[in-house]
This record gives sequence, C-alpha cells and structure tokens, in this order.
Amino acid sequence: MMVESASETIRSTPTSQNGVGSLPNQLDSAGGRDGVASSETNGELNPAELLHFQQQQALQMARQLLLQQATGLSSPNNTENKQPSVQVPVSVAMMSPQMITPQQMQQILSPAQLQAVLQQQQAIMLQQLQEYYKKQQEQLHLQLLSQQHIGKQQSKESSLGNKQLAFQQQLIQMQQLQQQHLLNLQRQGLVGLQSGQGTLPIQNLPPAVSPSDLQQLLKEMSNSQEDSNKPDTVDLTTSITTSFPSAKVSPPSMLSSLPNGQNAMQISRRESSSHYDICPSSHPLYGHGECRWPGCEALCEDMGQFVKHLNTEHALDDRSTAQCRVQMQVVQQLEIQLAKESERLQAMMTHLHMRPSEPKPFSQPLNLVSSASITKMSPDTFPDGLPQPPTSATAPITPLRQGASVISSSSLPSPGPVRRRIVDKFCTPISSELAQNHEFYKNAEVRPPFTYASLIRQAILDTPDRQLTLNEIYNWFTRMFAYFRRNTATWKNAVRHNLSLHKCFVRVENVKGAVWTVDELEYQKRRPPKMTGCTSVNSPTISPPDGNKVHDTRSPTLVKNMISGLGYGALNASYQAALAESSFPLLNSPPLLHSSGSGIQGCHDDVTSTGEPGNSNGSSPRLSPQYSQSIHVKEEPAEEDTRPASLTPTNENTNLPEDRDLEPETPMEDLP
DNA sequence: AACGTCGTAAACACCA
DNA sequence: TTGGTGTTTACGACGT
Repeated sequence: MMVESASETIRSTPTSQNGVGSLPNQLDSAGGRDGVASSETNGELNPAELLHFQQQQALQMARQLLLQQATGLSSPNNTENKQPSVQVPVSVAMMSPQMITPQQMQQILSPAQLQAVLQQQQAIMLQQLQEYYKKQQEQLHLQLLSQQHIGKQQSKESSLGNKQLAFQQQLIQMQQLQQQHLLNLQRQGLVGLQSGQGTLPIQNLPPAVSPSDLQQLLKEMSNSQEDSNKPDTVDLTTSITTSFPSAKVSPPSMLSSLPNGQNAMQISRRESSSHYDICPSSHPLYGHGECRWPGCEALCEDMGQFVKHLNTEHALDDRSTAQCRVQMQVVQQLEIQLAKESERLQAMMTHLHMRPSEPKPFSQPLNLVSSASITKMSPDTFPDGLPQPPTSATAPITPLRQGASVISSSSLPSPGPVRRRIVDKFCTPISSELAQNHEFYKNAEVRPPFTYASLIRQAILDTPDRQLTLNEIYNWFTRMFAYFRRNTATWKNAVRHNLSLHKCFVRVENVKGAVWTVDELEYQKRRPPKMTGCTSVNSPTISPPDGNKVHDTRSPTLVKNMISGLGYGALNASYQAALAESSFPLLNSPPLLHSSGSGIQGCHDDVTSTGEPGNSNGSSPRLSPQYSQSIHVKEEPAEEDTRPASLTPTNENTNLPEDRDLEPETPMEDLP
C-alpha cells in the first residue's frame, strides 16, 4: 500500500502537495515539468534553465528509484496475487510488511531462500540508494554552486526563489528519502548481515548530505519556506513522533541527544540491561507477549519464555550483532531527526508566542518524560493541529501537518502484530486534523486517530446534503484514508455497528433506499459529561488490518478535556478563535462550498454558518425534503425532544462541536 | 473497582 | 442462495 501511495505520488497526482509528490508540482510551478528542455533548448541553456534541468534529472532519478522499488507492487492486492517470482513477495514484504508479514514470507519461502533473496534485494537496493544519493549529492553541490552564480546574475528573483524552494525541498526530500529507505531496510533487521555477499553494511552508507551540511545549505539558501517537505514524522511503527517524542516510546538510546551512535548504543545497552535487572517483569525487547527484537515477532507467554527465546534466537552471533548495528543506525537517524523536529517545535512555539517548551525533550532522559509530565503541560503547549504525543511504546507516527511523509508507517516492518496507539482524536479537532493531514492519511496507511463515530460524522457532514448512504460512507473512508483500503470487512462492520449503535446517526429512508444523517445534538450529548485534564490518553491499539487479534481500540478524549480540564478560560482569545475556526459545521448550517472530492475544507468554510440554535430538536435533523420521508429513530429518550432549544449549542461556542464541546454546554446532559 | 467509551467480532434478521 | 444492510450482543482494552 505504501508503494501504491508512492507510485501515486510519483505520478504526481494533482492534489498531491507533499511528500514525494510535491516535487513535481513545485517544479512545475517553477517552469513546467518536461517542457523545459524541449521548449527552451533552442539556444544554450541559461544558468537558471540548467538548474531546472538538473532538478528535473534529479527528480527523474528519484522517480525511477521509487518505481523500481515499486515494481510489481502497484496493485493493492498483492497479497492475493502471488507472483511467480520470489522477488516480488520479498519486495512486498520490504515495502509493506503489513501486507505480507515475515511469517507469511517465511511460509512462501524456505529460510534459505528467504535469506538469500532478502540479501540480494537489499544489496541491490542499497547499491541503488548509494549510487543515487551520491549522484544527488554531486548534483546538489553543482546546483548550489551554479545558484550562487545565478543569484548574482539572475534578475528574476522570484523565479529563482521558486527554484530555490524547489531545490531546497528536493534536497530535504532526498534526505528524507534516504532516511526512509534506511529505516525501511534497517527495520527489517536483515540489512548488512553479511557484507560478503555484496550487501553493503548500512553503516557504511554515507549520508548523501549530512545533517550539518543540510543545515548549512538551508541557511545559505535563506528560505522562508519552512521545509514543507520535511518529514513530519519519523516513520517508525515502534514509535515516536518526532515533534513530541514520548517517553515510554522512546528507545532507551534516545537518552543521548547527540548524534553519535556509539554513545547512544552504549547507553542503550546499559539502560536495557539495568532496566531489566531492576524490573524483571519488563524488558525493552519484550512487550505484549512478544519479542520485540527487530524482525522478530516470536510470541512469548511470559518473561521466562522470552528470556529463553532471547538467549536462543538472539544470541551473540553475526546476525544479532549486525542487527544491533542496524538498530544503532536507526537510533542515530532518529536522534538527528528528533533534534531537528524539536528545534522546529521550539521555533513554532516561539513564533506562536507560547511559553517555550520545557528543556528539549532529548536533553533529559526521554523515558522520564512520561505521559504524566505531558499532562502537566499547559494546553497551549498543544496548539490546535498538534496532536498530543502518543504515550505508548507502540505509538504510531502522527502526522502533524500536511507535509507528512507519504511513506506510511506500515511500510516498516513491525516487530510484532501491529499494535499502534493513536493519539487522541479530541486533542485536535477532526476537521482541522484532517485538513492538515489530509494528504497524509490519504496516502499513508496510518490509522486516523479518530473514532469511527467521528469519522462517520465527518463523512456525512462533508457532503452538501449532510447525508450519505452506507456505501457512500464506505467510499468516503476509503477515499480519505489509505488505512481503510484494506481489511474492509472489519472496519465496515465497525461502521455499521457505529451507525446502529449511536443515536447520533439517524437513518432516513428515501425512495432510493436509505441514507444516514447526523443528529448533531445527539452527537454532542454522547460526549461524556465529566472530563478531567488533558491527559495523554492511549488510544486504540489497533489490530492489524490483516486480522490479527484485537487488542484495544480506543480513541479517547480530548480537546474537550484539554479545554475543560485545564480551563479553557485560560486560553487566549486567538486560540479559542482558532479552535472555533476549525470546528465543524453544526446541524443547521446550510451546506456551503462543499467540495465533494475532499470536503474537508468545506468544514472550515462552514464556520460562519454553524450555529443557529437548533430548531431541530435532537431527533429531527435538518433533512433534505427528498429524504425526509421516513426516519428510523433509535431508542429516543424523551428528554431530547423536550430539551429547550435555548440549550442547544449556539454559534460561538458550538463552533467547537467536534469532540470538544465545552463543559458549559454539557448541562444538556443534566436536564431532568 | 466500577463505569464508560471504543473497536472488533459475530450472530441474526431482513431484503433485493 | 447470495450479498448488502442493519441491529444487537459480547468481549477486551483502556481511561476516569
């Protein structure tokens, strides 16, 4: 699936505005994609054109690289289409481990085959990567040089600015790409096992552009555009969000803020062992009954069994050593990434006139930054649009904004059944969260951190008529979220279950069949009346789409908590305004400007129309005439109908309907 | 510990 | 008979 996403973006979908797909667009804006050489090559290329042409070349290389890796993976149903070549499943497993688990792969191939093929594949990929990055680096230097000259001669500053932007993004993206590939390979736990077979030890793969170089370049380019292409998240199923590294999640080695892997590794090992010694019931490599050794998913019922497994399967040998080195690299990359993201966060907060965050997360042992400490952070530490950090050790990547990587977390092998936790949906209004990360969710197979009810409601409100058939709801899910393009039976069942279960969803029959609408008041009501502080709540542990055992699924609380618990009165006006701005339209808002394609934007557009005190009385949603023939009301408490209209949410406050109804609004729950 | 929420699974009924 | 739709119950995980 990730590959599918990648190929989509490679093809430069019109809507693609981030990740890989952003480059073509940006380059297009800088002068047209393929026409550069042909239309302007009558004479000699001027420096700017040369630059652009080089960019195109680089881009093309990136495309080819990804396409090569995506070979045979364009179909989303790869798992069903067994390819005759063994390389295909291997590739699938490498790129989208959730589609073919290591176990499945092992079933297909014998261990020997598996090993050989993996190594072969990785050797090829690494070589490609290395060559590619080297070339990129050379090109970048060339471009940099030429740009410095161009800068003096070029009169069209704006044009150059655009090119610089594209160039910078290309640069960043290249590094991102590199990191992603590194991580992808590393997480396989099989990279660089034996250098003798042509496999390049991962640690020998020099960064095409070192972080310092990158920073330097960025400075030199003096760009205002803040790395829109930069990965917003580190792609790790095991989890951290780069902006909010959470504690439990963080690998022990995150203790080291320095990018020197050695220290990290040492600390990591020390930490691990000491931790294990002190607390025999837990182990960094053991969780949820499984071995968390990279690439290992062995089930271990208890610690004893795990220790036994650890000693037998992961003893000190070449393989384990290599995997250790790989993990070291992973940590190193993460630390670099973390440093950058933290810096950015700092800058963001400073820019937003917020209280500077506490000492850099990595300046202290991250595992001490518990959810509790996060909880203590003032609400303004989590401005709208910034989901709270996941607190679980299996937190998913969390897109912070639209520029998130298109490479999904699912593209990485998970140490076990995918058990991801999702940040709470209520910390960020679904509309704004979706709006910001629309492309991310669309392309990355990451489960959206919203409840089904929220999503269903969003889907329905997303349409001009505020009503959808079940099938249309399905379509919305699949259209908006890559995650829901698989495992359809499960989530469709959940959708139906939610539709039936929640009173806020009203089924309306019409001639053609039935449509579902949202009873906004009911939706508001269903929010639990009492909320405490904005704690970082572990949200659902998601069972993998491939149908592994359910673990938990919850998308708890919170913007509401955030506001009510910590006192939304303390929020400054602008923040409240921002919250209001990003809220959903209310029930009675007339349909405005809904773009059927990606109607998320429509939500914001509806802000001005939200509010008439519902002349609807809870059970009579505003319906289009053609649909108001029959309404099947679910078990309808009398209080709803008798509730005074004056208590219905009004515009100002209830512009925050989405999951963050303020406490003052809850009295409706207390009505006799 | 009790309770509520949420996601998942599953059984069942109805209907085209 | 089959598949889609809708309802309901049960269960586990998690937070309050």
